[in-house]
Amino acid sequence: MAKRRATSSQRHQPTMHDVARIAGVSQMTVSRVMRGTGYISKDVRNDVVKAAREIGYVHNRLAGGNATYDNPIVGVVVPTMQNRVFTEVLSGVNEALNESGLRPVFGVSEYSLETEEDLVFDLLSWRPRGLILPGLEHTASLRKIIAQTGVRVAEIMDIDGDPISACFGFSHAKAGEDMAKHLIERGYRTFGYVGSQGGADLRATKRFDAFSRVIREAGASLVFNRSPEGATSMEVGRQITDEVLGQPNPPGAVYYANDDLAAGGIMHCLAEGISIPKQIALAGFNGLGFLSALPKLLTTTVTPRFEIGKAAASWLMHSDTTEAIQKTELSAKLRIGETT
Amino acid sequence: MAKRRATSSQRHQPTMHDVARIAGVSQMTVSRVMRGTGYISKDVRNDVVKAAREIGYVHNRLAGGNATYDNPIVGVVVPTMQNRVFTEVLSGVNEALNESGLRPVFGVSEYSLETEEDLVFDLLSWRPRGLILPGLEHTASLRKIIAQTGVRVAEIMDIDGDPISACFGFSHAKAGEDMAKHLIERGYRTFGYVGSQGGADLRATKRFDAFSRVIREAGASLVFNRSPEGATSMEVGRQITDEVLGQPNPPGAVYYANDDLAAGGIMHCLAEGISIPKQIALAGFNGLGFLSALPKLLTTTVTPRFEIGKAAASWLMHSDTTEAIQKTELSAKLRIGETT
DNA sequence: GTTGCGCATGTTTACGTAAACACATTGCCA
DNA sequence: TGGCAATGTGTTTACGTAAACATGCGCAAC
Repeated sequence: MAKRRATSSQRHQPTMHDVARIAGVSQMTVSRVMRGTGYISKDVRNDVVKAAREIGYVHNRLAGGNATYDNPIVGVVVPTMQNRVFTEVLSGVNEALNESGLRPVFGVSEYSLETEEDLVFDLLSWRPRGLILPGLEHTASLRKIIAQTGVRVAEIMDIDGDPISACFGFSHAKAGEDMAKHLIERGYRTFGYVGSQGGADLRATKRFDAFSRVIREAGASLVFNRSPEGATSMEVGRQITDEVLGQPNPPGAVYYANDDLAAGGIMHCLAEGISIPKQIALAGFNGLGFLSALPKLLTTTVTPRFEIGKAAASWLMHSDTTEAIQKTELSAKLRIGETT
Repeated sequence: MAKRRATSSQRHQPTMHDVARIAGVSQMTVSRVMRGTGYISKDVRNDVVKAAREIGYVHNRLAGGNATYDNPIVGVVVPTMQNRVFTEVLSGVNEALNESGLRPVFGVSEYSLETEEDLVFDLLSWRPRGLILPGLEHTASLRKIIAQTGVRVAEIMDIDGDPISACFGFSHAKAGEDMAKHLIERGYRTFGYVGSQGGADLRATKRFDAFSRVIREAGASLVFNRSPEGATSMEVGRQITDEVLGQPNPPGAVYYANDDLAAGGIMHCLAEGISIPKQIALAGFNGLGFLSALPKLLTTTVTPRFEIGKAAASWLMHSDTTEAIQKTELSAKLRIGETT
């Protein structure tokens, strides 16, 4: 019977047939027990489970995927792992998928649409049940391969635009607008903006565009605007805040692309003895958990990262393919703190 | 020829055979082009690539795994996604695997060895090339299934103990010892300890044990010791620091299980006008990036999280199965800041 | 008492790729 | 010029599982 191939140094792993032989049943019965589907009597189930445990058999969930066109996988693209926002999204995705025994397979795009495109090709090579992509902007090639393969796609974090089929998130335009209105209302008239990723963060740009439109319409002005390259951090925020305050006419308020940058601003002011918000007001974005530990509560927009990841994954699992294009808003909320 | 199964609503995806037919070659030639192996002439390669692009064919990397006993997967267990430490590890794993076109498939154990065991069973159902597990402590069932399946395992973050086959990390005992020695040397004689995960974080416990042994030997004493349940955060650190300072005889120095907790301590002192390190000294663990933005540089132990993830993944990819048990130290270094 | 349905199990076959082996062609050195 | 290695391509087969279909049994409704 020794017709096994001796491929490399890999030794033969037990299969359902091995379990079946020991339990005295057919391979198909083992398959049914492993998946908990179909009719199986208690006795047979026990025999199979016992046999499997005995020889250390672990269900191979990939082997059947070929024949059924279905792997227990969801492909996820995140722009970065440096920002908690996306690890929280991933966490939400993971939690939703856990319920169905699926797993996320992820890749990091570094905020590049070209890298995203490469990643999608790679993730499609796993024949996933669906994809989760950040934002609504993608390359033409990506859209083409999505259409050709017919893979289901959930776009997340944004609803300002046209989704491929379903999107889950909030309006960045509205978030930028709301923040601008709040600051105008508070009486600030000169503003600074600190962006991220050298402008490659398209959703931050959407916030900024709406923000600057509102302040322009209110007759106020933007006196500082910089988007440092690369990953953002408290440290970068601290440095740029130093720069902002070194200007001949520093702005009355600074809008940061995210909380890390803004928190760096708070730290800088704290260290330099600059009074917030008297000398300068600061506003962030995301509402990350660590803010509540800072000496001054930051004014920011709280976004439901975890929930967005969860909702997108749930949709991929539960909805059918015939559904129409849909936008699901999981809204972001302005939270006024002590820094504005 | 229409013998395709109409399984559910899944439409038929193009296969290598389809590409082969269009390009006028055999399926095997397409396979060689897709994987970039073997001898292929330039003309044929171009034809195949063109044909693939034309019909939107994407290489199915799971289909052959059955026959070759090899899937391009590494299973990774992390204790939590709440702490940057492990998202950085995951990031390092991801980067190392990228080079070989493998992907991590991860699960979160929540610091429970039982959950870890369940996860390992689940991850093994992917027939991964290897597993990356946190720490050297595992359940007996987990060890058994590892032995039975013969899957390769890299254990990370710890080297104080006996690895299954290879481990990558540093000595937590030494880290705790070094910190204790430093604080003793600075003249502190009464200490507090703030742990994590209600004591379920076994590596934090190792640091604490070594820490308390050294201070005991030096004739100093531990006057506060608490490990809050659940995830740690700056907020929790802030609350417990308040508690520490509310004691009748507060300690001269507090050792926190991680930087988030310690940073919360800094924030509390800052808000309450308590002088660091005069009134109280604070020490953390990990050396996370955000520390450099804080108003006071925290004394901590800097750990190479990213590098550990990368080294473990590299080892799984490159070493062969015959190698002996090995420990690879990627050392953690005491970094003295302004808080001790 | 026979019909039919729920339950429990088995048999056959499809899946898409990659290893192993086979074979043809080319070019170069002896 | 003959032989052999390097190059390029094809054929056959294995992989482990799950869908589809088949089968058999017991029991209740008529």
